[in-house]
Amino acid sequence: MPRAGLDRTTVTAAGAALADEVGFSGLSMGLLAERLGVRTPSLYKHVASQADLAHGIAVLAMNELADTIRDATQGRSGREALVAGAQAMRAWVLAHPGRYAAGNVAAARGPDDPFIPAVQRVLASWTAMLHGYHLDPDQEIHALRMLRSMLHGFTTLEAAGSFQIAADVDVSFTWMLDFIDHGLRVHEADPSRLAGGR
Amino acid sequence: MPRAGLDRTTVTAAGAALADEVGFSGLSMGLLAERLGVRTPSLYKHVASQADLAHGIAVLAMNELADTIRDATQGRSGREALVAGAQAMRAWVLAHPGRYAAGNVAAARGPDDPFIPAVQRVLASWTAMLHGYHLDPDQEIHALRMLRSMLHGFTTLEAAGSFQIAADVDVSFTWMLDFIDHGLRVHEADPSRLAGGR
DNA sequence: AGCTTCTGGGTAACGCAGTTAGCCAAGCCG
DNA sequence: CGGCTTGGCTAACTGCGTTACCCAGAAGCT
Repeated sequence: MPRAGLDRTTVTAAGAALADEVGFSGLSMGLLAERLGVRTPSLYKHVASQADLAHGIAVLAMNELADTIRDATQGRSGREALVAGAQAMRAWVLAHPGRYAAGNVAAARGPDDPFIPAVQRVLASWTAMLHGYHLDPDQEIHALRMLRSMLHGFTTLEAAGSFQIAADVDVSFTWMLDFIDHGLRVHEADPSRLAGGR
Repeated sequence: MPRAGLDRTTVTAAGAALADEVGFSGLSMGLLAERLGVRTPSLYKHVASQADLAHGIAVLAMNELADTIRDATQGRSGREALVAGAQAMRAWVLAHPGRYAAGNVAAARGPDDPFIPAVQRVLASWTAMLHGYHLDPDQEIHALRMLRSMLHGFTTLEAAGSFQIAADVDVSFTWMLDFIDHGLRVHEADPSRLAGGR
């Protein structure tokens, strides 16, 4: 009987694909083994546990997401970069809901965890995009958190099928991006407006 | 041996409390039984399965959240209602992360599912709040989805401990609310601005 | 009060998923 | 060719959700 020739990378990639199909909570060692044409215990030659597998998927997911956003925003700035990056992220999450979920439940397991630079890459892409709006440096972190919250919330809700009303979700998403773009441009024009308004 | 005197309501409430303590994914029938001073199989006299328990917690959670938002926005309008409602929701989610998670993974299991009116109540509270901004009726659904995405995303990320940078999360949250308030007031003043901007 | 019925406990046991231990063949390398 | 490492395998254990079935106590009827 020939060997399947698996290693950590292939197992993790197959796990990510399977999670996208059956949902992150539906991912099981038995199902993954079957998918790879191998018996369940054999997987433990490549990953330490199911939690370890999930962590590997999370790292893979965050790096893929970072690549996706970087590629989309490359060569653009301001509103164009915002829309391109946000739409690219949204499309990626909808195409890969299982691995995105893995990335959300994951937590760093030490200072050398590759999960840390992976999420840093995502945040760095958004930060670079925000630079195009020339915000007050003190406010950039708040804008970043807002953007992250909104994109994470929207894509998560959409992937879960939580937008029930008949109104077009595409329109809502671009409306939201327009809203953000206009607001950020106000800050660009007059950085003290918000602080003074309080 | 005296009876514990449980029923579906008490079991569900205890399950929600336990989920808040150990996390929704850490909730187990055995742990809940122990907490209630009863053997595991006895729980099945009150809930049909663990999935049924989770669903009950989800309904409880959405109703509690709806009450929380309604109470906070009561008697206020515009910016005051927005801030009060959002802060109330945020505080509630941080205090009850387990049951909020239950509410997020839940799905309606039929047209008579009490989960449906529960989430409707939440959405209705936000819709009522948005009415204070006198938006174009066609745009209200987009504003609602944006608000929901943002609040869901922010509170979820915060509860998961995903905001790492030292900057104060409270400040970020109020900054975000200010941002939304200003943007919504622009729409109030000139409802066609966004549509024309595209 | 005594009898019945229903409700809410209990124990025993099953099945499945994750996991570990230990065996053995395939492939590589001297 | 012979030994070592790698990556499969089977067998078996554990823990959890779940079911089947039994029994006591509370409530209600006569």
